[in-house]
Amino acid sequence: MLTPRGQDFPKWYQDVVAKGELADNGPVRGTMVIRPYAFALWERMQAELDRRIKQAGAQNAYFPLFIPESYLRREADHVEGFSPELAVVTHAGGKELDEPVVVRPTSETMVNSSFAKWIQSHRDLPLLINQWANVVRWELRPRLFLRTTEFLWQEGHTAHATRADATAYAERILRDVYEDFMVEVLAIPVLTGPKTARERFAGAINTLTCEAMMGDGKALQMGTSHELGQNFARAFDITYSDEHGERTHVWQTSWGVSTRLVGGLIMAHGDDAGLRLPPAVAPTQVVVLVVRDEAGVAETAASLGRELAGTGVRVVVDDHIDVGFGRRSVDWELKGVPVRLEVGPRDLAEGRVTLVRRVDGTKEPVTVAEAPGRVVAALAEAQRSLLVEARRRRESSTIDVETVEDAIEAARSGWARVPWAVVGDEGENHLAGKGVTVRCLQRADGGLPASGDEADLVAVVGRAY
RNA sequence: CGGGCUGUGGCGCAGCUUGGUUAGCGCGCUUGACUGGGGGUCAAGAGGUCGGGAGUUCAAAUCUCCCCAGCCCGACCA
Repeated sequence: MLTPRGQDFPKWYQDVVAKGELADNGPVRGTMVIRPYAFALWERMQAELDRRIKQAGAQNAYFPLFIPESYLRREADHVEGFSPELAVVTHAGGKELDEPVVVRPTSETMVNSSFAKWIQSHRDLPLLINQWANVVRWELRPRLFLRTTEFLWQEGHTAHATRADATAYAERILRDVYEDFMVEVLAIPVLTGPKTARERFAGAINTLTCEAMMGDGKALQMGTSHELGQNFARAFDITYSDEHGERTHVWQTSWGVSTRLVGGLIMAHGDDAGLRLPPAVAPTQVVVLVVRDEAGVAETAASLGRELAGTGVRVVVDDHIDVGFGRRSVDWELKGVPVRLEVGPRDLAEGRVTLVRRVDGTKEPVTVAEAPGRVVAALAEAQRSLLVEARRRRESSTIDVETVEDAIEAARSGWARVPWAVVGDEGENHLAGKGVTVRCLQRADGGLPASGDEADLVAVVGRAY
């Protein structure tokens, strides 16, 4: 199951991709074109994320795709961080542009040029904006879903009156939106904490991250929430008049998660037979599979389908009996549908159908009457057990070490927790030379430190996608 | 930009080191029968100027040179 093979994706991932079920075959160099099934996954994620984002008080808006090059130059770290991966438009409208525009790699500069005009008074704060958009980063090495040239994401941009407000909001997004979503919906446990200065977002004063372990023991950064301090506020002159009439620069955050989550979901839960989807994100939660249409099988299946749909379950009735049963089972398995109800004449003669769970592959006969209730229970169980399994795997693949060398050794198959004091900038460079990075910093008890400068922090290190 | 690899029916590959009948295999496809509770079985078929060019040779998928195309690994990263 998900044996690490160098940088290779698991075999089934390749198979799924090759079948065209999830996406175009590789990101090549161009755009990420999400095929229907993967997009359905993204839509489910969007719905769950959007709800949480709005609960956190942010409202959706949309900003332009093209950013004047000069905007990016205003924040020194930001432009330095993104320059190598920008797609720049030099010609438009049939002529060469006086000033090139870049295709947004992220929208801090665009949004903040607006914030500067919008924000006047302390009464305008906090300003909490979220954008669902596509962005482009000309990465040297694309990886399907995990790092595509073009990707879809949500990016939040906020402005606050005080540093404390901004800090609190960045943490709120990390916890109440991202961690909650990843754990409760995706069933993927995540470590949270600040990045080291080396790994920090270009232009941020602090980058908080959600780090998940994939099936092969490697790490994936699932989402980030940045404190931007006053860096952009100064660069774009975003000020407000406080209660005393003083002009003050705002304090800001930005935060985002992307279609990388689709890849993370696949890599975290998938097994050799394909995807295993937590019911909360599964576009199809239950498939009622007609084995053969004899003795009222199709009618029973349709009726079960209606009953389940009536209770709010996302259900599909598969009555394509012209396709062999084995082939259809395998297809649904590959797609990770959490629960299948197999309806066939043999069982039905005894008033039963077969309930199959994707997570552990178990099959169990249930009566037609009790089937809907059992399905709902099985869905809840699937959601729970995927999380438990992922958490157990992460815990058994994470060890405490005391030296950088031991950390490198441990990172061959999982993560290591090592005192940040024994790593430091030098140790971090040494790790990087071995392909190992500090994923995040934590307090010894796993808590979120106020900053990376706090004493007695623990660095969680591993290899990353 | 460095390092490595591959081009052979629709798809995935073997054959090449050591040149030799008619270039094989799996999947897919066509036809028929039997099947149908996990990608079925049996039988019969269709489908290839071996990436392109030049050369060596009695003889080239195989050896030599040139060209073209694609992929993988490293640096970058949501």
